[in-house]
Amino acid sequence: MSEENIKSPENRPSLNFLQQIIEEDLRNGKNEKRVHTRFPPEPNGYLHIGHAKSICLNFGLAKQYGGKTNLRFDDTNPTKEDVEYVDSIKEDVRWLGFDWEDREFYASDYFEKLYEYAVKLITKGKAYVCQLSGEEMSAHRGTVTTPGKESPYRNRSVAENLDLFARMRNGEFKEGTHTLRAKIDMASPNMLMRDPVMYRILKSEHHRTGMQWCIYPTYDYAHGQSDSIEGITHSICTLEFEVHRPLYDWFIKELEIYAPQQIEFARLNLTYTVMSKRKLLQLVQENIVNGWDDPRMPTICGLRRRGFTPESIRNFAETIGVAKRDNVIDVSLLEHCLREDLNKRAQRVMAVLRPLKVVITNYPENQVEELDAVNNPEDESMGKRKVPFSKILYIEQSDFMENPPKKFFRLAPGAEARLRYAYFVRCNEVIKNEAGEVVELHCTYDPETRGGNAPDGRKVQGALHWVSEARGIKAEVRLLDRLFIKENPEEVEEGHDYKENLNPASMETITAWCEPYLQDAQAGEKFQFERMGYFCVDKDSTSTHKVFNRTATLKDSFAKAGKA
RNA sequence: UGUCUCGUGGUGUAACUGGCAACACGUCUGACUCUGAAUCAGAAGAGUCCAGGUUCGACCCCUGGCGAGACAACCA
Repeated sequence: MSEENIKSPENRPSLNFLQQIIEEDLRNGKNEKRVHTRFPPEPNGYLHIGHAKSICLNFGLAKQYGGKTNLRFDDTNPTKEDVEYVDSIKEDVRWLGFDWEDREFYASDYFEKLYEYAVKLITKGKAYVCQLSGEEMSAHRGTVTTPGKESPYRNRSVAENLDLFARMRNGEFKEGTHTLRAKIDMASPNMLMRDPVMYRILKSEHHRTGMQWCIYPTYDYAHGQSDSIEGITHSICTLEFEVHRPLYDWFIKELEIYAPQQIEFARLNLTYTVMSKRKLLQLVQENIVNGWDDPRMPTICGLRRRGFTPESIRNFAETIGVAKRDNVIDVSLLEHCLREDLNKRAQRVMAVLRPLKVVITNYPENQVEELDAVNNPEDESMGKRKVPFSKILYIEQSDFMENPPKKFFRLAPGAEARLRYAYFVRCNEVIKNEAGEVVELHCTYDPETRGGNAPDGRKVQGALHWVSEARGIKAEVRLLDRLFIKENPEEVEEGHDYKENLNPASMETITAWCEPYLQDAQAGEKFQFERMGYFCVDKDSTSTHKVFNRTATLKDSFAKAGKA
């Protein structure tokens, strides 16, 4: 971000509310002036662009103020978690460019400590073992407008609670029969304070602790204490945890341990996509997309496969800012960040997506010549490459019009246009099939214009990309588009489903002609197909069959103007 | 009829903590151009949810409305 653009008198960038809180804390000498954050995913799914915002926030804030960031897996529910997810999460965070060094932690690392804390609360008379069933407990909880009723087990003696809790741990009881609950206030206007469950019995294997435990702490009980144990100063989370904060603070206070501060921010929403884990999972399970890393998915791995760069995503996170109000960011901003990055770095190349055959009638039959093409006009150091030119070549179907409108700078009957880096060509004849569709153009080239300029100073407006049939290669290209047709896919009428808003054309697969340079492109490599957009080599590619994903189109003010 | 949080151009985010609203994206012009891209120059677009109040002065403070979101898993 260019500081010099900021016009404030002090030339000082404005701070978001998180930075303001941190700076205030730093001024007041809170936490020995430390800043220590954490990114705490539950390993039960893949990370998405919304997590990227949180990751950038947590690591970014710590970095800005000379602090550290922990990666902590919030693995308190063994029934939903798996190592597959912890691996993917680590890969994604690393790919985004962040380093948690040796601070890879797990809530499960603290199970013993958490148990001790629980015993302490029981001893203080602040927790009790409850034998209400799920339905009963729910009934006792009351509603949002009416107070709850106390559990009949609420006033057991400390000794009895201690005994029962130990027996819960020993596996003497069945799942669902006993819970450990915090004794707070069944009449609290905050539902979360109505004696929340701290431990439940779950006889399933944990991906790290195996069968060592059969009681597991809930999020509310584990999270704050984990933060405390790790010495987290600012525990940043999304808005839906706002109502949890009093409970977070309550545990810390009753336990008399180090108190981190929970601060909530508004989660990211993007137009034309869904972000909830549940819906994303559904898209995968119902084969609406081809896995978590389908390039149409808003997951980090999906974006990566689509061709997004970590830099573009980090810059996006920076650009959108943070606040506490609900927001919906336009995907076009994400795309803008992508283009901004790739424009500077991507190798240019020519590829014809919808080929129209062109025969240069006055060009020698078997001749192939090599022409110089610039690899990246934004970066001279990237040099030049040779592009083969021959008698038969392909141009984009949309670069020819039989009856062109006034300002059509491309090819038309009798018109002259430039083939980029090659020659001026004039269209003399239009060949059609029985259906009357244009299938081939016969053109003549002007040998004097080699390289793309006319010695007589003659001008042509545009430059068309092209690929020569000789030496050109065919490749599969996946034209990716937004997954949904509605800005807000979740906005549906009664009885309807967000899946009805799926974009049927979110992926079109075509065969394109590419210049031979692309022959050796490796999976993950990114290119700009001149005039067409940014494309990335997909992992489905083989040495003989290249597959490209369209990451984003280029801006097209001609198309926008409504052309013909 | 509960509690908490939020409400600034189309979309986001700011406004030095009270001094008549800025930046980015998007949109629209024009220049340049061998990518109708990029780049460059410029324009339009909000008077800050509403109504009162305090004040010389309010997007910032107070009161009352209205609207939006979150909360009633032994999920996180």
